[in-house]
Amino acid sequence: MVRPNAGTKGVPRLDRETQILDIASEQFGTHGFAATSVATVADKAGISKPLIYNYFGSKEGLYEACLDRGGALLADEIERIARGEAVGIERGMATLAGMFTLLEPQPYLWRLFFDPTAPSTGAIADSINGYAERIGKLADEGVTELMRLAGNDDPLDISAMTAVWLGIVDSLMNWWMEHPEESAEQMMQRCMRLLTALFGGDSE
Amino acid sequence: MVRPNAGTKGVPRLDRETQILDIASEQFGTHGFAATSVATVADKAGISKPLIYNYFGSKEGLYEACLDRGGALLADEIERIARGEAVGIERGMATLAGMFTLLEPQPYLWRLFFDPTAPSTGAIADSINGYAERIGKLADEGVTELMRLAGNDDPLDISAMTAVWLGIVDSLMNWWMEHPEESAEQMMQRCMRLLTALFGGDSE
DNA sequence: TCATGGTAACTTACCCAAAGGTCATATCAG
DNA sequence: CTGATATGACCTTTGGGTAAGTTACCATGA
Repeated sequence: MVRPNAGTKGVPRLDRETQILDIASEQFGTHGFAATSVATVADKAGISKPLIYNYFGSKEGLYEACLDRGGALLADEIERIARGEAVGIERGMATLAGMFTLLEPQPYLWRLFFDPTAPSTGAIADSINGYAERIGKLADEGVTELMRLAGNDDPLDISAMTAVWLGIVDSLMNWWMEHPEESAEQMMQRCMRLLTALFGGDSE
Repeated sequence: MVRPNAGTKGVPRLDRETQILDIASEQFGTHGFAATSVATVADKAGISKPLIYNYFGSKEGLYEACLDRGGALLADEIERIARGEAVGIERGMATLAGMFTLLEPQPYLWRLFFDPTAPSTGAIADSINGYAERIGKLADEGVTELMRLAGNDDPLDISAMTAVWLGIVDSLMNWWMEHPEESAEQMMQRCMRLLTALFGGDSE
């Protein structure tokens, strides 16, 4: 039997894995875990499905690999900003600026960690929770500080405010994905204008 | 052949449809369109799958029926508030209060219209867009007014701010779903406190 | 009063396509 | 010849959708 291309491409495993992860991250991030099929990822990479299973074991394994690569990136950046000296709203804006810069080439990465169609139990959930908690914890920290400055330390208030903050970031990322022509710099200036509109011009 | 229960329940169609819609709305709203199976809905209703197909035609038909019932409710309420005299932040808070009251028994209804796993083309998308636009248009209107008061009329700024506003409502609804013990009244007071924390205490 | 027949409510058992996952095998460099 | 890269063909499960039949009830007419 003739199999014209089997084994002939000779792409080193690491290169291939990187390529697959790039494509898979984009698919998962744009369409969600449930709506992404392994066959589609294979197609876009120009390879066959079994190769992906050979390298990543399962669809969940593939997703996990995407999470590990993207999560480290995100969490490291947010942690770096958290170590800065900004507090309150300023810290929020600094975090946003960092996110925009980091995610300029791939805003969909953010959605990997807030995908409602991802499995909510098992190894994947653990991995997601690991990063989401790492991100969420820093958000919580920032929000707690902001609320303390305002004299509010009700745990439920803080919890709700954190959810709102993450929701804001989420909707900005979604909006950005629908306006890909915007640069990170433009997004940041836009956010500053929105803030100004809300606070009436003296947000420093 | 013996079929012990066929046709014996004698529940009138309208009653049965209402019951099915209740269950389906909850499932769709909680788990999303993609992750909800018709068989599960049938199970929870204590009936068989074909009865649902008999009454609603297809999974999409069922979803559409949920949308029609819930959408009218939501859009009417938001429109009612829009006719009020509140503007700017106040209008936002009034809308929130209305949403909380309306959705007290079923916060998941909100998510029906912002479900990323729902089909993005076809009859369903039209129905979704109809209501989402009706809701979104009012949001846009309110935001436009708010921004105008602040001297900003950039269309993209307004578009982004609207997205953020809807994202805020969305995250509050999600938070509420995770804290079902909260009453609408409590949610509203919580939101007022969050607003106060942000604005430093003089937000009417 | 009681057969008759129409209709609404309801079910079992099945079909089929999509998608996750596997197996045996092919190519080729060293 | 071995091991890394790679594939076509297949298996299996899940879930949307359907065909065909069953039960209960009610209206009608003798």
